[in-house]
Amino acid sequence: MENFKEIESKWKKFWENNFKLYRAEDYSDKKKKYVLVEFPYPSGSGLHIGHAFSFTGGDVYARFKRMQGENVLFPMGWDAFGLPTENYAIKMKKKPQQVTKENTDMFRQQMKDLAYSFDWNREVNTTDPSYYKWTQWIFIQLFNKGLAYKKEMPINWCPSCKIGLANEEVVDGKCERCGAEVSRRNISQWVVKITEYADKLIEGLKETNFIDKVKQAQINWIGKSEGAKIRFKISDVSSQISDLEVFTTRPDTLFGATFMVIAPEHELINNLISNDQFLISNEQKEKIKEYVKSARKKSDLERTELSKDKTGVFSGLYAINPVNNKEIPIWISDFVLASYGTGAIMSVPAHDERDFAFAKKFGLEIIPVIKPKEDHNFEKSAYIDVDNGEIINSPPIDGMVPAEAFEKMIKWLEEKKIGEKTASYHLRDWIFSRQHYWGEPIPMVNCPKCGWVPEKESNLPIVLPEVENYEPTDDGQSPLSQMIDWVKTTCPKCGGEASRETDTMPNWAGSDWYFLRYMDTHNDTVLASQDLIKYWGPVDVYVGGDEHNVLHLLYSRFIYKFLWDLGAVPKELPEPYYKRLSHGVILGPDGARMSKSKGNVIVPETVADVYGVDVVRMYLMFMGPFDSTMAWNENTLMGVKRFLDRFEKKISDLRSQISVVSDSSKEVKLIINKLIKAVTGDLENFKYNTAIAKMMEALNKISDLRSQISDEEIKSFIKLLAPFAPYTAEELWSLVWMKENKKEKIDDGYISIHVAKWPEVENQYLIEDKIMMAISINGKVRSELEVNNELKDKKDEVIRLAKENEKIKQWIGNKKIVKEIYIPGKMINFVILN
RNA sequence: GCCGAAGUGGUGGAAUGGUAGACACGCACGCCUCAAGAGCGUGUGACAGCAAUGUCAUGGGGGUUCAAGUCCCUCCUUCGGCACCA
Repeated sequence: MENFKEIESKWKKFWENNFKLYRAEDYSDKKKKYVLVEFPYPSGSGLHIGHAFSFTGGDVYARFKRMQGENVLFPMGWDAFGLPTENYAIKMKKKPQQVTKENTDMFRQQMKDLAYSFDWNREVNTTDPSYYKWTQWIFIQLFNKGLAYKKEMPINWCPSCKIGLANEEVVDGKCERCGAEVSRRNISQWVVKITEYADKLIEGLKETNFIDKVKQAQINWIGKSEGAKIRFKISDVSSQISDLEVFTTRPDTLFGATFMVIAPEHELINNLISNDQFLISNEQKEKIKEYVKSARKKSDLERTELSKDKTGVFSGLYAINPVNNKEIPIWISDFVLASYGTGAIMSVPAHDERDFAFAKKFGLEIIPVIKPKEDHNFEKSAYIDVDNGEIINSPPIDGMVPAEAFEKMIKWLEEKKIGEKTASYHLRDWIFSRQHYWGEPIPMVNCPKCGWVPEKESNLPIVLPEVENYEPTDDGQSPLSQMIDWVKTTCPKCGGEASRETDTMPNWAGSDWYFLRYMDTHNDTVLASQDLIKYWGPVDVYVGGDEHNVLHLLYSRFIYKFLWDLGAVPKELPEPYYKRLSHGVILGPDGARMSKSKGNVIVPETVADVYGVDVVRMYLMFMGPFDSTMAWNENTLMGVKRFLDRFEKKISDLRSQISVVSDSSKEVKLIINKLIKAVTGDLENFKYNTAIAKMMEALNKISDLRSQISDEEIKSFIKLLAPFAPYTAEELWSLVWMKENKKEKIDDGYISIHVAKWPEVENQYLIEDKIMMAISINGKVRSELEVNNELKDKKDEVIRLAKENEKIKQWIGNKKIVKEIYIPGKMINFVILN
């Protein structure tokens, strides 16, 4: 029972000493295969079952490919910057550096215990200055290309973490990490223009082999809408501000625009309040001020939760609808987002629910411009089904379908130079500043004379200084700001007195490009050499969680595409990842997500301690399809354990048998060759659960044929097992080796099974002598027919035999056969008239 | 509301348009055992029948086909993501 522990420690030591076993070899002539699993955040609670699931999936594939003779790069590292470490360090009064060291040491050991075949020679750590030197270098390149800029902007502020959050980190108006409600706060932030790459990020997906749902998720997140910008004149005689620009996807409904709405943050409002050029009463100005103030106070959650109840205030201004010169009022409302489009819209209440609600509330005009297909009451609701209809009340375009009217209107706008075709995106620029200690320092210097200046590349890395107190400050300043000596520096440009940026980078920064560093881990002149990226790139398979299918993958692709434009990565490789595989989720035994508070957490180490590592690995792969959500079930695990025990016992028994046949029987060869074919195919497609099922089936079958099995077939079977159960396979492999070489112990001549050659199918053994075929009448199976294999392609002969079948005779009787269908080797179908 | 995934025995799940339920769990019976467990063996979709066998069955309804879990249309349900994006 305890036997497996001895075996595990024996082989763990052996593999450790044979350190080249899992080494990826630069520029090898073998076919390269880059298998990447998302590197973990090394938390204090150790490797959890989700990690084990994902890593095992990657490991099985890596081992499979290695045995197939490919040059496999299967690396591991640590995404170690981040809040939990910082918080834990504060609590335990330790340095985050120390906490990180402890955690990564623990993770590394756990991974070795679970027999993951990582190439530890290429380990990376995002918190290592020699690594984040290049993270900082990338930021400087972004700055130099005008893609990073500092901006005072309202950000999502988590009052509990005391940190600014990217839109992506706000979930339901709450902080993704701590769950506190997010409020708004104006802070000067570094912002990265990911929006400039929106189209490239959509286009580039064509170069990848991501599954559709990942592609779709990215496309949706970018959220491209095609439409037009239209400039409306403001009808105020003394106005110096001439135009109000809106974005609309429906320029074809311009005749139905009866009012305009601008966001409370719109720049026009400041002019409106502080400037006398507008003919607005002071009373009205006060109302506007009040509304803007109350809107600003609301959190995102409040703004959206109360979405049905529209609020707003009249600005006192009118715009002129260019198609009919009608004056239409300009309103201010927080249902219009400042951050999308131009922060201003033209409202067509007849055909938009929000505009309709607003019009109803404030008694504004509603003009239908699309003819409803059926009766529609425009007093009750907007008519939304506008894609197929007919334009009305719009003299020059009446009678057209909307698509045609759309083109016509754009042409007209462009001719008149009051608008043009354009696209708008849901994707926002990326807020890159974090007011925290445990992150990469942003390598920028603020000079009173020169403004923001990047550090000299020769000064990189800007090392995170060790501070006494790294708790976040209440005023939202980074803890680094208290390090007066560190902050004080000289301007890289003019040499004058200047101060450092004290914000740090977000978590994503280090994980954006880590896959590049694995290709050339120890390079100290560039982030990775072009030649090595050309050799190893792109990542062939990237295994990760659904939760990273949008953000991490998008940021990472963006940075890669930026590096591509920069010429830092090879021109031949426009995309970093070829295939993306999302692993599933393991739920607790109760079917709920694992959490400490529910007490349903399964720890891989604990289970491995009871049943053995191979059982855990194999069970994880057997639970179900690799990408599905499954609940932990100890009973099913026992089934896997039984299989491995039986396998081990059977092989050991055979080994101790004195006389073993020198050549397996045809029957055994058929079973094993079929198995090789099936398992190889399943592994290629990551169908681990069925691969294991087929091995179980094969073991059951050969159990009755033990006297017919030779070493050759046994060896093949052990090899098939090796990617899943590396310890068991190695142990059995060594037993066979000792027997073959007549030795009591393994010695230097022994070669690990994990670099042994993957078995090949011998087609001549796949042919069966007899085959069973189904005979059906009108599509319903009624009988079976055993025929010799040679008859397989002789349709007439098989059909003749089928007709002689007693049961079939009875079913057919005197009825007329109108059709005979023959599927070679599978079935015969007679179509008869009833 | 929008996007995506999925609905198959008591359970997890198998099925290039070609014998639905592989494999595993659970359950039942049997063997072994002083006994428990483990192990081994047999059976196990539902209904009818001693059985041979028959009928029904892959969320509901319709369709294509010699043949549909699989393809098409439609509806329902569950899960995941996005959401005042003009």
